[in-house]
Amino acid sequence: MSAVFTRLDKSGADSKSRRAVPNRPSVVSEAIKIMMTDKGMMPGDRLPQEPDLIRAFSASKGTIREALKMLETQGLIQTRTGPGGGAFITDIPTDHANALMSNYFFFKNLSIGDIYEIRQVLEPELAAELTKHLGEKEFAVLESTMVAYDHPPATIKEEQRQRIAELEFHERLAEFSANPLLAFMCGFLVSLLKDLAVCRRIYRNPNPELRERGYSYQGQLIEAMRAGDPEAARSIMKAHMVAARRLMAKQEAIVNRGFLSLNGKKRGA
Amino acid sequence: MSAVFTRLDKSGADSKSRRAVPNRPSVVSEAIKIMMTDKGMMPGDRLPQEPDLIRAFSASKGTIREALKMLETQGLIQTRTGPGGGAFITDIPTDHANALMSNYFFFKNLSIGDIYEIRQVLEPELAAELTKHLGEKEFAVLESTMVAYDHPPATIKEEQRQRIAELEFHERLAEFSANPLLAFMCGFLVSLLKDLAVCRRIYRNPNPELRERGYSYQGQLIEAMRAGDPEAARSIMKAHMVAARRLMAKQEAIVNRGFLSLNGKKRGA
DNA sequence: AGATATTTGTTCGTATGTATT
DNA sequence: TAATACATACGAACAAATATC
Repeated sequence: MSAVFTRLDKSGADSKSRRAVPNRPSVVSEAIKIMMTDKGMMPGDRLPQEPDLIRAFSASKGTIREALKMLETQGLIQTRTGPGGGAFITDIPTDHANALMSNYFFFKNLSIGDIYEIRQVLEPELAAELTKHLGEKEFAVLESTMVAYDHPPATIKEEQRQRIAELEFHERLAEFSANPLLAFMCGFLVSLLKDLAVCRRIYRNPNPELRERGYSYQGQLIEAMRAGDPEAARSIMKAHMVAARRLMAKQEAIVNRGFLSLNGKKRGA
Repeated sequence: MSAVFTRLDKSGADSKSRRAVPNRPSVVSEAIKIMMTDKGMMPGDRLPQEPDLIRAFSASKGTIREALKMLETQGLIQTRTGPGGGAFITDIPTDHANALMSNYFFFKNLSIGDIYEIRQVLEPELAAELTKHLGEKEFAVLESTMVAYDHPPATIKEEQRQRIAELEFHERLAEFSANPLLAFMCGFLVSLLKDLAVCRRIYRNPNPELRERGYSYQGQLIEAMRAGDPEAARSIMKAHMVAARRLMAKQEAIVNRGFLSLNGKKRGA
């Protein structure tokens, strides 16, 4: 109960930062983090209630609330009202992390080319890694995703849906990875492209080649993974990415023209 | 002035999320984001002052402050007191984004192997990309970083410093990238390793081979980049990563045993 | 150097909303 | 339905920081 109150930051040697002393809510939220780690708290566990935190940190309700809001914004807790309610530790939802990262790139003017430069090396690695531990259950999920675009689209609307489904195939792949870093990074890149597909003008002109070749590559990929051949999976995915990159090359749109909402859906456009 | 108040989320189809209606601060902070994008505001621009926001959103001071705290936590604004003060839009600092991402992996049990699996494909790509646009100025920065470990360490303390400096070489490389995604991802991986070097027990046992071979590889890398040979740079970096991965293989420590502080330095250990 | 005005930061008291029992 | 336990929101007052004169 005493180590909790230890001030940790003070932002020792800050040359350019204007704030020498972090404000109270920041200090409290960092102290709560330490409390969480020191007590070895896990997702699902409940933090002390507001009145207790007020007493524990000798801070007002407003300050505690701001501190909790910081933690909530970081995705570390979620709060519920009512009896038995309070602030609960959460495993940060991937959507939330994607939104936070997307904000980071807001002023950075990402291009489609930037995204594919990385996909071109990460996705093949992902494919090789998955080959080691994917089973029939996962292949079934992947194949059920593919039925959405196993035929030419009848309408513009359907083409749009197919593009999204194609991206969801890669989303699934990422989720299956045993490497959390690889899972997040591949998933994040797809989320950027998905956002483009949903909100922006890109993908507006029909591109039958993209669908057809994508479907074919993905089929070959599953084959190779079923056969347990990581190097084949790697090179098929590589070819898939190279082809997609080329077909997207004209679309040199700038990504990310709006901030992503942390709690829920993106803004329509 | 009216579109600003539009509610955007409502979290439409949420099956598992308990909260049907986002609370007021969340709504206000999202509305402020929309205001920022609609007005085309840029880093350095100032948001309306608290009293104005209170009027604009018909919310209490506490609510507005919580909303601003959310934006601040996301790294989107920084506030200053005093005349001419207020909330200023910021280009999210990389440290801040690193800390947010580090939190995401807190419950994910990252291993050293996970980190190197990705470095092994991203760093070579980075090396090839840099070759296209790096000049003498950048080479000078890199070489000045290398002097810290151009000789065997005399003390444990110096070895520690050398390890950090070696990582900073890669941090520089990442910063130089013209691809913001590549820059962030490579930088983030290094920040994870750096955190290990500073806070955790890893890197505890001397490893002269790691330094010696690292120094040699980095020298060759600069040569290749100077010569404008991207494929040579790529393969040298690849070899560098493969070697480092192997030398780190025993250190199967789990990364990230503490949350990172958003405003300043990490917690000592 | 000191006084002052401006703007955010913090606190308290109270009232309201919401989910469980 | 009512009671209870908890978060959520409001408003007024006061404190602290900082730029300017």
